Amino acid sequence: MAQFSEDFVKVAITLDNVIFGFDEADLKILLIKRGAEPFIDSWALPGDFMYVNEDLDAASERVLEELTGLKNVYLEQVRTFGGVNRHPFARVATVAYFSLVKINRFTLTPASFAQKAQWHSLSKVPNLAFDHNLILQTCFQTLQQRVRVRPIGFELLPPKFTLTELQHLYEAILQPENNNDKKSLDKRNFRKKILSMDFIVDLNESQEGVAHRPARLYEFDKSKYEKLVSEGFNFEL
Amino acid sequence: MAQFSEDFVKVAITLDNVIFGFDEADLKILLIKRGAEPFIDSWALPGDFMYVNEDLDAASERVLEELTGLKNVYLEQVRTFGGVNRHPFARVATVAYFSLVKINRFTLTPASFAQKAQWHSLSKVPNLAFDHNLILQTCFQTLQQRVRVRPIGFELLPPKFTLTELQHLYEAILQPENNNDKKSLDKRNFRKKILSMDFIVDLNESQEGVAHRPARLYEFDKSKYEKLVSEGFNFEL
DNA sequence: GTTAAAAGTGTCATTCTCACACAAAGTATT
DNA sequence: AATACTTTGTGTGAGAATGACACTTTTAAC
Repeated sequence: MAQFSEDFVKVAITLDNVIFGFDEADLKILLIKRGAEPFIDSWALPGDFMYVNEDLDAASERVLEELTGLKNVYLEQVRTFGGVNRHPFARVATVAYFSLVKINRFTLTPASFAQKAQWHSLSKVPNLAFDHNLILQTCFQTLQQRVRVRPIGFELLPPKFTLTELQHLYEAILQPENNNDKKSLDKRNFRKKILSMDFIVDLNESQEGVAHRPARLYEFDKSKYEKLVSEGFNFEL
Repeated sequence: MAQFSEDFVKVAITLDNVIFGFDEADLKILLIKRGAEPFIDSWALPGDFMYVNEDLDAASERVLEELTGLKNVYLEQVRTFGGVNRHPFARVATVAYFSLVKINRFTLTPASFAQKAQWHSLSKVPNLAFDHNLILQTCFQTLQQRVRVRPIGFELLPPKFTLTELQHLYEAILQPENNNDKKSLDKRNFRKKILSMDFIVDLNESQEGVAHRPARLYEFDKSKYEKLVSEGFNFEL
């Protein structure tokens, strides 16, 4: 084992952020078009080098804010990719995060990003720079696991949502390859389960401007949820 | 976003390894006594700097092999700790892994480690160097989650084991603070569940040298498990 | 007022979960 | 050889959770 001295290697650390959004039954991620070598003009996950005086998590928040203007967003570290040749110019390890944003709550006008940024449906992601397709796949699998066991789906929806929207969200995350013949979740059973959770509260309001029977609106009550957790409750599906 | 050039920071990357072993109803981890500053003479997680031409995972395997002589051990990356001041001398990010070893299958005679290495009961871990107590806690929580959902407990047991040993293992992992008044797992229900899994096979052999009714021995059949997984089976608890 | 579109609602059979106590098999002791 | 000791091994029943399944209601559009 190396002693602490100068005989170890220093490498660059970047972080890459898989930013998920949900838009009308479609799960999407935010990609940027690279403006520099290597992989210039390729699509890539938004990311950056970590600064000297910056925590890893803070760096990830910074990238997200520069790109979307959003703060206080759900953000979770997934895994570090440290293959020797994953960057063609130098040894660069990258820490992957995923984040969940409310896609309609902001517009992309990032002064700090010259590059194009664009939402891509998860089912139509192009070849990405570096090992970013692998990183994306890993992050998506982590999201699929998390969403069943933590109430984080709400981060992708507007504060007031309908149960149908919520169900479509879960279907998009859990069975992305649903080719209209595979079975999705059962509407009645899904609603039964969701409504049995006291922290999803009926707002006694209805949708407006839809050309059919308007749905009731609900919201996620985080403090009720946390109270239940402290009493031993465990979210599932 | 920084362009690729020399204006980003290079930092040192280490990895730390929480090595779990199971010994007579007691879950343990392997710690080393540091032989160098900082934190000289403190207990710490075994770890090392990553080499230039080495994948991150390979570095973790190397540390494990240098310390225990073991190869092909269960090893899983957990999370990267990148706080600014976690190392007093320089900016060092560390990638945490945990591994599961069969504690009685080897003895600690690591030529390459001058430092003392010693097993410590999880319930009696001292103050550790750096942020290693936090890393340990994070890795243990990850183990608790994984063990319920992947059949990795067997990595901690000898190839042939009794159902009672297996139950004690799960109790040690899932309810470490069991102060002989809290309830543990129900023996009959536990056995029913385990034996309903076809990949845990009865060897038609018995324990020898015990001063009471000898228990039947079982083994974990990995290929049967993988076949079931490919047919859609999902391990749980 | 008729149509179109999505919202909303209950039951039953099956499976899973969880609590619970005693006989059987072996070794050690006399 | 009998007895004590220790740990293994086994079944049932009540209650809860799961999963399949189809029709009526509400609203806007025409």
